[in-house]
Amino acid sequence: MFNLTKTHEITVDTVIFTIQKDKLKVLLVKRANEPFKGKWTLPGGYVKLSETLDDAALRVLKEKTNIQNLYLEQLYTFGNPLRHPSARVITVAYFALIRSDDINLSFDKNSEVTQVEWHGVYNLPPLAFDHKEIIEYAVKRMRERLEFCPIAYQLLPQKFTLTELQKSYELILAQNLDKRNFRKKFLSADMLKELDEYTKSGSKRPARLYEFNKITINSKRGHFFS
Amino acid sequence: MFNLTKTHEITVDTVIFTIQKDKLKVLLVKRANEPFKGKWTLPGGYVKLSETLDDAALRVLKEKTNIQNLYLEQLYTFGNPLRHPSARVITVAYFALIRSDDINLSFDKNSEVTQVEWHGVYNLPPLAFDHKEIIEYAVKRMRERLEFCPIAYQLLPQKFTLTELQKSYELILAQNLDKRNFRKKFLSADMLKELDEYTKSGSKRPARLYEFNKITINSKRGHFFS
DNA sequence: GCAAAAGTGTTCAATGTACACCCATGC
DNA sequence: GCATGGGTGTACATTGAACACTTTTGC
Repeated sequence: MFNLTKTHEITVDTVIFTIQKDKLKVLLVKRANEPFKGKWTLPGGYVKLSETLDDAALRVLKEKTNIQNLYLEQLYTFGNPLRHPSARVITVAYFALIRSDDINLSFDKNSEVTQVEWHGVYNLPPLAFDHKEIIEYAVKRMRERLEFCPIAYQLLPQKFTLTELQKSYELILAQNLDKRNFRKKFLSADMLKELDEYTKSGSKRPARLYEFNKITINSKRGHFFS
Repeated sequence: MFNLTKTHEITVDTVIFTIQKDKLKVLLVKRANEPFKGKWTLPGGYVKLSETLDDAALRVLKEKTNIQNLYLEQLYTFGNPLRHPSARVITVAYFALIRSDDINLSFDKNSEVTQVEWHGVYNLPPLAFDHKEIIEYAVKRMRERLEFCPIAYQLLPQKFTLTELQKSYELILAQNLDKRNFRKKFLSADMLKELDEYTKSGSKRPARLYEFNKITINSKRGHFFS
């Protein structure tokens, strides 16, 4: 099937959040080519004819940042005809939260990227295209999701303390939470398994470690910290 | 810019709900052409290069069903490579609720449609492509939205009774609600304006009429009937 | 012994839920 | 006068929000 007219192009873009040094961060790559050469953008790329959108998002993320094995949730499709300066590019945006330890950021040779880096969400550099808008939308959606299901578990190691969990909520929601209410809510929600292990004192009193109950991670209904 | 290879095609599909004869219904059109000639599908069509996705959805809906002047909310983008039998077609789905009175369904001559009709959501005919899945997803999303904001107002005339409002909630959620709790919740939510008008007796006791307070329609937070 | 983070309960307000009878009208 | 749908209030349980002190450890 030949197509001799100008056509739509379809890309996927990924908004990957993490927490580093007590800051909420998002992963950006620096463009190697025009348009917007040298500008920061979200990791993204063209969808192949034979792959699903989800697969495209995973592949592109792997090529441009070396991140893999994660759950990407579809966020929104941005299709303003003017969002790309020279072509009609419609992009399906995805988002995810991950732990940034034990990840080695890197990129394939042909990935049109010259740099990969975490940037504070509240302190973004100038971004190409409409990627600032996409990130803001992703932050909004992440907060909404957090009220219903404990997606913050994706940010934490398997075993974590309640203080670490609370900290991740506070950074995402950009507000402080009451320690006693936070713990009461989580402990009564039956989502955590209390372990008989403790942090090996980074000085100060050791804290008890918990794990998420895998079964309840995605099935939990009800509000969390509106 | 010429493109000599097979390409992605981009469509929009719209899932339009209404209530008719105490049933939740969705609008379907019958296809005039292959593939799936003669099958029912959602009203949908190709996105033009110069229009936004939202505009494309509005235009296509107008062409294929004559419905206009409504708010379409983006639902999800479906991009499985096998969802269309002969091409790679990615579709951005939209949904809306409308009142079906005072609408004259019809379609443009070149709209590739031979029929437009409301169908019960729980009693769908065989559908082309993955449109059954899209409708199911739209129903799920509509229910989630209803818990937060009173989108049912789009189904009702400007002036309505509390019983009509409750009925629309019950049909969307597919469950019965307590009359006193329903009324208490809505009246205390400060979303309705109580009018000094009553239904002119379709027999039985006249019912008071209400209007939505325009200001609060989309700003209201909090759960509605989980 | 003191600095630092961990851990712990109660009270009050608001919201959700269950539930049954009287009212106004048309016929 | 009776059948039909309209309209109303209370008691109880659950949830959310505010709030301060004791415990354990490393140094």
